[in-house]
Amino acid sequence: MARITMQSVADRAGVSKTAVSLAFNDPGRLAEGTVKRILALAGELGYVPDAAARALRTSRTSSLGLLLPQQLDVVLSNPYHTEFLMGVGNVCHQEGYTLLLVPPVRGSMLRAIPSASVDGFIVSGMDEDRGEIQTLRQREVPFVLVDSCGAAGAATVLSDDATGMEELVTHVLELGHRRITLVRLMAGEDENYQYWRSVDSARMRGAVAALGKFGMGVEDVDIAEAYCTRQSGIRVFGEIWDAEQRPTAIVAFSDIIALGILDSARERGVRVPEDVTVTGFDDIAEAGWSAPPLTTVRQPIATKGRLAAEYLVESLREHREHGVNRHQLPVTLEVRGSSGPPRKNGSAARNLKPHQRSLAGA
Amino acid sequence: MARITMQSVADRAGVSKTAVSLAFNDPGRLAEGTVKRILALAGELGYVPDAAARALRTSRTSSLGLLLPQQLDVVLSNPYHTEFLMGVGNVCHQEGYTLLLVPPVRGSMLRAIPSASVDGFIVSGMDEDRGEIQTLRQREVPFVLVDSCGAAGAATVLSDDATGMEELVTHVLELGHRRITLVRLMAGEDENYQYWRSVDSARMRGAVAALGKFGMGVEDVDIAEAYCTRQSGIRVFGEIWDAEQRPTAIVAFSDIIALGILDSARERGVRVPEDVTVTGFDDIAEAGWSAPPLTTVRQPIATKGRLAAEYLVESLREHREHGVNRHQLPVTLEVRGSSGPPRKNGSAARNLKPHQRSLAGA
DNA sequence: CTGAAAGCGCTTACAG
DNA sequence: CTGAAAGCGCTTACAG
Repeated sequence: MARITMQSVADRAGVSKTAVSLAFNDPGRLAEGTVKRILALAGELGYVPDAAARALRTSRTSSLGLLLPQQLDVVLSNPYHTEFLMGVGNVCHQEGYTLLLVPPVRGSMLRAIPSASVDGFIVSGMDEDRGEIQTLRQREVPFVLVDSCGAAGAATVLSDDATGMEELVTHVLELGHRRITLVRLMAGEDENYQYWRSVDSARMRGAVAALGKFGMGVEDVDIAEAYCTRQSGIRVFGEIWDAEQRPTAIVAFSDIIALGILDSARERGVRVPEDVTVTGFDDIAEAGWSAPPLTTVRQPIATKGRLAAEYLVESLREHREHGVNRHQLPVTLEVRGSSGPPRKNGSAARNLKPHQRSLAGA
Repeated sequence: MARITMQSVADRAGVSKTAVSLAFNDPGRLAEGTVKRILALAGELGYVPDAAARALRTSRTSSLGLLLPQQLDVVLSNPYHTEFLMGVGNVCHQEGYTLLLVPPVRGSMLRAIPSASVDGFIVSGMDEDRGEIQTLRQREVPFVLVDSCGAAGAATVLSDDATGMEELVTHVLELGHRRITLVRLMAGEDENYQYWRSVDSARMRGAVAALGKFGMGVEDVDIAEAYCTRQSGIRVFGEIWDAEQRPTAIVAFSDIIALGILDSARERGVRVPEDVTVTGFDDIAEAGWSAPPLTTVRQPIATKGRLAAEYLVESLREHREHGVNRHQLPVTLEVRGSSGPPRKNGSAARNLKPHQRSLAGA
């Protein structure tokens, strides 16, 4: 049985293709009876307008693309993204869009990705110098950047990462910790696959600012790196704990990494927070239940998704460039069950320096 | 600046559209220099072949559709689906497909949904009599059914729900419970939005089978209903607990409902399992951490996603109908911290009936 | 109220 | 090794 097209419906109904098209898209312009007859026949034949043809003709697809920095199962293993997706999905539902998930395609990233058939893209965690984004711009495909500080004329949604991390590190320093390991976000193995670079540097900036207030610098802390996965958190704790100098506090740049660190600590019989304090960033749901619960920085993840999608939909509708429009969302410090450094040779309070009072407001 | 098409690249390169197309799709047929020149120019201009046009011409999109029974944020609030998505995403990555998420569109479900531009569909939790599926079949769009017992000639991936529930209810009965409330899956408000009906009835069948072995029937238990959401679990516990006759065991047909029940019980100061035993189904990750951990039936959720996607991809590749091909995955009972009914007037063991030995093998 | 015709941007035999 | 031409299935002025 041949593919059933608009022409076949038209033939059977004894009308033109135009009439069939109109029956679907602008029924008011047809006699009521004609519309009914066509629609009934179409239903009977199981006819549905071909999406590709319609998209080619109208250059509208009714779907939004989400450009992801890693393959889907890796991305989804971080609850951060699930929550983000929920925000995006909420808007998609309201506005009647489907959502195309576009992870990096093996090999032909630059070519394959931006060719997806969507009305616009939400770009997650990628810096603007990536080829995909430049292609998007050249093709004039509307897009909005999330978790990336877009430079020139790109709409952007991100959290105030610097302030969040500054508050958190300040908190850790106030607790008396002076041996601190920062676990930064690893940017991806491949030079073309870099992601979360700007988030990482914003958080780093915040950490350095906090250190500065205590008369410390980046040279006074240890730096480790991990991918944004639980597994990588497990690995990095091993490295940290097997090193010569153990920290009294580990400041992970992401909750999922912190949770991996917690897993590994439990496994090795290291007590948290008695032996070492661990903090995260994001405040994913599990940060509240984990044992022990995680001190972290809360960012409104679903809101981020919602905002990005709304923004994209709006610029699709208005069909105009929004220019440099940056939404920066507020964050809050969530203090949960952290403690000062283990007390050996006198109280931790001894380590506190005088300028610790000049803190950033919460 | 005008949209940049294949023609503009051809003009600039001084070749025909054919050559440009070939450079992308079959470079071997062109002189090496020509290919290089074209590709370089294309890169410079930011040219990317238009996806819609290509799809129309080749009737290939390189994306898979996932037909969802509820709006995206509702779906994703159940970790079951996240895990399922990870399985699907894994295959998408391997095979180079993007994934289009297609929740029900407001209003025009039947028309809008199956028109999405994809090579095939994974259909989650919908029964075959739904209009979308009939349309898929009529249009001869390849699809595979998940969590639904497809009747005639549809590929299907599901778990052995009946056996799982039978084992679980048997376990609950063996513990001595006789006042049991089953919380079935609510099928959706709208007549056209029914979902998880066959999963629900398979689980119900299993429960009835278990009851039968103890000389009981469906009339000997209470039946409640909840949507597959945490919120709905919270609500249903309220109803159950406020009723005249309280059960000693609540058998929820899904973990997410059971977790909601646990939330509500905690809120009301009802102790689990001392005051009431609660069980789930699925074994989502949180079932292992929850307080108390949930006795449940483990089904291989990610595997289900992987299998469904592999299956679809294969039938796309081979371009043939697979006929009635049903994968039924095994399940296992996960016993975690459940207990017998509260002991009043003598030991719970008294309630056990003699035929309790004739249990289904694990 | 309805239809003939052009054209969206590609791919692909086919001819040279 | 390269190009002219047809056509995928729609939508949309335009004409009647």
